[in-house]
Amino acid sequence: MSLGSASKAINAPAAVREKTRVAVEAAVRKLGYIPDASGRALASRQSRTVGIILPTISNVVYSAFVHALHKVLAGHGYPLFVLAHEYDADLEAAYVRELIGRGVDGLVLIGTDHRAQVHDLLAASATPHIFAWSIDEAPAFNALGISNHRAMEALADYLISLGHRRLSMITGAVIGNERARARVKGLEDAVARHGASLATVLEMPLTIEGGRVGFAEWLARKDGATALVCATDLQAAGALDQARLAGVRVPQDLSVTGFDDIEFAALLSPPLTTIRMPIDQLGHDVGAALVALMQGGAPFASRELHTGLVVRASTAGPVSSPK
Amino acid sequence: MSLGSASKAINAPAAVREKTRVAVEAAVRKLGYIPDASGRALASRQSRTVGIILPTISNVVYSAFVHALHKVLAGHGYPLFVLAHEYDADLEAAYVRELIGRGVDGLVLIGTDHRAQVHDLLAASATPHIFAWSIDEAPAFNALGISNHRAMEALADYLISLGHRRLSMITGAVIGNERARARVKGLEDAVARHGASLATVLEMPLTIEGGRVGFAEWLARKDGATALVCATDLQAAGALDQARLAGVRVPQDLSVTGFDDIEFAALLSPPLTTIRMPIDQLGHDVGAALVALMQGGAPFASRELHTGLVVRASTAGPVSSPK
DNA sequence: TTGTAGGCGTTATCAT
DNA sequence: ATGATAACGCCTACAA
Repeated sequence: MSLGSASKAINAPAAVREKTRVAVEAAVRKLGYIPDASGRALASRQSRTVGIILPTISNVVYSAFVHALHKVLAGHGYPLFVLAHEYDADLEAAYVRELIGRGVDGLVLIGTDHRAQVHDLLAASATPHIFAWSIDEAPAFNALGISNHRAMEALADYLISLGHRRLSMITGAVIGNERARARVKGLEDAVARHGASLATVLEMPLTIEGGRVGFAEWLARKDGATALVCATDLQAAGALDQARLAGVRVPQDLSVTGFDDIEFAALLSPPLTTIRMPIDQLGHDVGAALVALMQGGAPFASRELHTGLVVRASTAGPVSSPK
Repeated sequence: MSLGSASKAINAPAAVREKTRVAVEAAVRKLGYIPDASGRALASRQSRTVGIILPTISNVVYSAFVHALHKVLAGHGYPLFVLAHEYDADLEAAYVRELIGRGVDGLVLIGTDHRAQVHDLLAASATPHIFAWSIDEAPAFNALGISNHRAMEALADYLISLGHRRLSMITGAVIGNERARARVKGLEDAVARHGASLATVLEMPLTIEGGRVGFAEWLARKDGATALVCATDLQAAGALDQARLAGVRVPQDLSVTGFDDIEFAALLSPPLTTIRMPIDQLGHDVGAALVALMQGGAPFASRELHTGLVVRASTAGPVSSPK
């Protein structure tokens, strides 16, 4: 029996006589043969693989997304390779290169703000790809996500409707991150629209610790704000903890909000008022859209998914001004 | 100029004349050339890549580990490909196959309990690999982690020293998971040693929701336990939340414990008594050991890392028996 | 249905 | 220091 027949027996068992198929299967088992993906990819020009490049794997909101995405992709026989660049735009570009060089059939990127080189690489290689998460500053095609701007406006509207007139914010670094930018902008716009004021905007790491440090710094400024808006639930969790340590009562002395509605948001004390990211739906839709693209579908018009305001106990009307 | 020279200019810039190097660099930039990893892997027999296969990406304790591991591997120029099998042993084996087929230079697996096929694959391909997390039921070589058994004994000793005589446990599925097994066994052994008793052991998913359901079921049994030991912080978080809903006061009516000491453990209410996993150290050590292996080092004797008991407010002596 | 042969993009060997 | 050439393992025509 020839090499070619063996190849066929493995990849198209139907196009081969039962006898040779069985023979090949036996040999495979006996020899512990594992097809070499490199040879296969080289010859067939495809890898049956999709990659996703995350800002970080340490924020559960991203790992929850990977989880949801994984489910639909695995159903189509695509293993999902995960890479994290830790908010380093150059590293992200390097990873895009790496993955394209590896011949991934599809690629998922988070957000819409990437190095120009990333777009060049994607275009030159014609790799099917999706920009997931955000439609702020989105290209006309292949972006699937929420409007961070609108979501934050809705949150601000709510706080202002409670009677807050002076707000402050802890955000993440805005360069290279349109989500952070749009959240700040949404808050600014809502505040301006209502004639309220934005006292302080602090840039901190998008982590629990970042929220802790941000809260401490905000407190030291005594800026008179009665509500503290955080760019993520992680930061809000840190801020809440630091508030407790500092003796600032939430929500009596200060309202605190997050963004994402991670599972832990409801378990904090007090439970966190936040914006719900439709993570499962996003994972599902991105997976489906990517599969369509990989099967030769045309680029799709950028599509918006909707968020919701989740009111819990970390917000209330202002009564006394905080320390 | 020949193809061979171009290859050298890219991979060993020092072994080539400055002039040709510059020429190649210019051409690379001009053409937007990306080396094809398949061809490269095929010819060189190595991929400069390492893979890690996780039980799940949804438990922060694993993503924190990936984060730590990533840091040391990236420093050596190895991108880390992450796969998650969601506690499906067959899928894990398939992924091992997949990664070996892809020619990863190194592989990290979680825990020591894997399909026999996994060990065969690893041996046949001579892929450098490490079993991270646990030394329970560990092979003599290449395992690096904690003793779940001893850690749980220490926790149980502590609870019993508080005066608890009747304990119950929520664990994860124990088949295919030596960590869950060792944690149950550690509790059983400590209880037996002190002449205390283990009222109920419930197998639940290793998630927040699993903890919620487990708590509800435990409560319905009215088994008289005064302390509820959970196999992970995630389960404990769910149990705590469900206790609050059910009006069971922690720690007055019931002590609750976790395992892992994830960042959120300190932010729950009440803050969780738990076992600290030395995640950063584990990530660092596993990374260093794997690099050594990939550079041709000999297999290393399995090594134990140490855990610590973290006492917070979710535990206290038994006063009244719970509802 | 099966065998044969060429080539995928890269590196490695060996002369030059 | 460079150029030619033979692999690497697999797939895919195409011929038998």
